[in-house]
Amino acid sequence: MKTATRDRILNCTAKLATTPDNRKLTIRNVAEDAGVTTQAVYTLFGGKEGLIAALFEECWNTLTYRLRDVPESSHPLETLCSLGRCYIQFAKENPEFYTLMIGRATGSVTVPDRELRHAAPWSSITINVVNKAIADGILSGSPDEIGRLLWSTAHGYIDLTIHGYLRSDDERFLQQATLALFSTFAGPRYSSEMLISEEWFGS
Amino acid sequence: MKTATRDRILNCTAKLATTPDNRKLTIRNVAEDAGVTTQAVYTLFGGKEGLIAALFEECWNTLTYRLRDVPESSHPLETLCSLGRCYIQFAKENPEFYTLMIGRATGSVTVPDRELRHAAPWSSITINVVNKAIADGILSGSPDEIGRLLWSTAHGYIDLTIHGYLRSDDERFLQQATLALFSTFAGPRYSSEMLISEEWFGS
DNA sequence: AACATCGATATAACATTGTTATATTTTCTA
DNA sequence: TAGAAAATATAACAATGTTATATCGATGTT
Repeated sequence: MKTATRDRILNCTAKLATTPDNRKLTIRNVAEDAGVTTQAVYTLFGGKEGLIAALFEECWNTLTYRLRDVPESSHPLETLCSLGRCYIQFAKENPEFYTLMIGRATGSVTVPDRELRHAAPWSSITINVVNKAIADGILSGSPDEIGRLLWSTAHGYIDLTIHGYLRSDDERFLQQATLALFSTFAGPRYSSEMLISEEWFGS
Repeated sequence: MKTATRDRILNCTAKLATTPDNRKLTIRNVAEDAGVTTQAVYTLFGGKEGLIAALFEECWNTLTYRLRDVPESSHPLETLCSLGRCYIQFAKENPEFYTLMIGRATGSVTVPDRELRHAAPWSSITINVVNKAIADGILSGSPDEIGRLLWSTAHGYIDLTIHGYLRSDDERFLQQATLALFSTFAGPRYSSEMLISEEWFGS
């Protein structure tokens, strides 16, 4: 398998996927931009569905790499805020990618269920930190539940913003939702440390 | 304009839009199911984009009608919970419609920005109740901000569930997020009344 | 009542797109 | 090096959104 042309095709796919007019994302356009014929897409990706699935995987991998680079603070809640900021920044910088990652569809192509596994690292990164917060007595409750609540809160804000239902200027109100969740799941050693939390949300 | 055939075409479009395989939503299939030729779609809707935009509008109108039917409780927070339950029920019963309403796209068709106005009634219904809660001293803060936070929290949960990232069985954890927001924006007359709030989330 | 006009309809064709078939070339392996 | 497997080039096919053109039908006017 020639990974060079494979990468080139994938890059051109990503470029066309971020075009304002998503109808430009055709196999012929991808092939032309990559300097190959349409057949290459079939031998290397198995068709358009495989091509989009490969893009889907690469998007989740890119996000995962970025999250792994987020420095871990000594305070788990600060780490959670940093991860959230990284997640939101990625989503807002790459709205088409993010829509593909969550909606699992672009144009008339749907990403198969089995590709969902590429989103697992993101979940585990978050839940690991939540576990740490629980172990420290800062939070208490089901780590799975807390992690999912944080995720769905962030996603709801991002998705409504991307699609024009919320103004994108005020991210501050998402901080309030996060703090509300933190205090709802507060553990015995929670309260005092939240005084400095405001700066965790800065860029 | 013949509204009879127009409605028939729109109904067939809705039927095909809720098909597991969204690639079945073609003008030829719609026309065949409605017993007309493809030309009818062009004279009555202006093409596929107009057809999808009409479906988009009808979806938001249907949700708005349902929300208007939600009985108003004497307690604004109970009314908010009822509205939220109605919203979530509609979204889960009609995931394809809901995805169209928020994502504003199906297949390779994108709903134009101007159609966003059809979502306005939903927002105003919610914000009116939030305003009432603020007037009663039960909540305090910006009604716009509170309303959007409640919306984005519900949407995040719904959207991740629809796309397979969250299990759909536990709605209870969304209640926790809602209560967390309520208590974060609590007004002077808030605390005592929350004791009965658990039952507000029942079906 | 005859006629004109405008919207709706039927038929057919066109351009684009995903896909497949087939033959040829390149690349890898034993 | 020789054979096999993978990749490529060329061409064609099927489905789909769209448009062109002519016909039909209702409606209002004289």
